[in-house]
Amino acid sequence: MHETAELLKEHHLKATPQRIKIVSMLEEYGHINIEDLYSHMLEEFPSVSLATIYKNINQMIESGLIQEVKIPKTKSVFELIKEPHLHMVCEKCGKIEDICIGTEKVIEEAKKLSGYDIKESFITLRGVCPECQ
Amino acid sequence: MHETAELLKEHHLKATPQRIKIVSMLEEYGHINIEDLYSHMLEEFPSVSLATIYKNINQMIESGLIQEVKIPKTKSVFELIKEPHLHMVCEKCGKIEDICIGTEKVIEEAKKLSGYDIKESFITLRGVCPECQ
DNA sequence: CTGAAAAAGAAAATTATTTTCTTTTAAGGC
DNA sequence: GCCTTAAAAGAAAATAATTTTCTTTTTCAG
Repeated sequence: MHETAELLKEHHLKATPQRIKIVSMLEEYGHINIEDLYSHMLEEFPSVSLATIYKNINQMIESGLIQEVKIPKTKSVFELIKEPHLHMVCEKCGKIEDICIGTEKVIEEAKKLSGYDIKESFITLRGVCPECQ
Repeated sequence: MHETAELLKEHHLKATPQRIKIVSMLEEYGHINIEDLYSHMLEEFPSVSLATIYKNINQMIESGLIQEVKIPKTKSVFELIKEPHLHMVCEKCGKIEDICIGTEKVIEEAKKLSGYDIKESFITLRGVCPECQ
C-alpha cells in the first residue's frame, strides 16, 4: 500500500484516489493553492469536482494532516503539517520554501514585552531567492 | 480640518466622510475586519454600501495608507501602515496587538541559511494575553 | 461659486466556498 | 473474494465574498 494511503489512514481519512493525489501533490510541491491543486487534479481525474477538493482540504485540516498558510498579497496555500518552520517567499519567482531556524530569541523578547503566554509563531519572510538574484 | 482628512490628502485620496470614518476606526481600533468595519459604518452612514467599503479599502492599500494583515484561522484585518512591528493575537479574547521588537537575529539567520535577500518580515505570535491568563 | 473629476450608492456580475442530494466506492467482516 | 455500510465523489444549487458597472452626488481646485 502507498505510504501516502497510510498517512491518510492514520488521520482517520479513507484513502481515496483523489485524497492520495492531493497528499502526493503536497509532498511533491510542498505548498499549493486551491486553484493549482484543482487544475492538476483535473489532469488525472477529469471529472473531479471543486467541491471534492474543498471538502477534502477541510477534512485534512480538521484531522491535523495539513494546514493553511496565509501569505501577504498572495492566495493561501496548503502544506502538510511537520515540525515548526518559517516560510521564505521569493518576490520574483513566487517560490515558497520552508526553513528551520531558532526563533526563541524573538519569542522570548515578545513574551517579556507583551506579557503574552506565546503558544505558536507564524513567520513569513519575503525577499529574493538565490536563483533570482 | 481633521488631521485624518490631511492624512488622506497626503495619500492623494479625497477626504470624504466615509473615508474619514474608515481611517478614524483604524486609528481607534488598530485592526479591524471588513465585516466589523461595515457594521460600524452603518451606524453613522445608514446607506453606506459594502462596495464603498471595499473600494476604499483597496484604494487605501494601493496608496500605501493601510495594509491587510492575514492571521491564521481568522478573517483578515486592516491596519494603518506605520513602523515595522509584529502581531500578537490572543487566542482567548481574539485581541490583536502590535509590538516592536528587534528581529535582526532571525532575519540574519534566515538569510544565511536560505541565501535569500530578505526585504520584509511578517510575524504573528499566538498565545494568551495577560488579561486572559 | 462653479465645473470637472472622483466618490458614493444601488444593483448586477463575478469569484470563492459550502451545502445538498444522489450515485459510487473503500474497506472491514464474513 | 464477496457483501454491507458508512463515507466519499460528483453535480448542481446555495451562500458568501468581492468586484464591476452605471447613475447620482460630492469634493475641491480655481
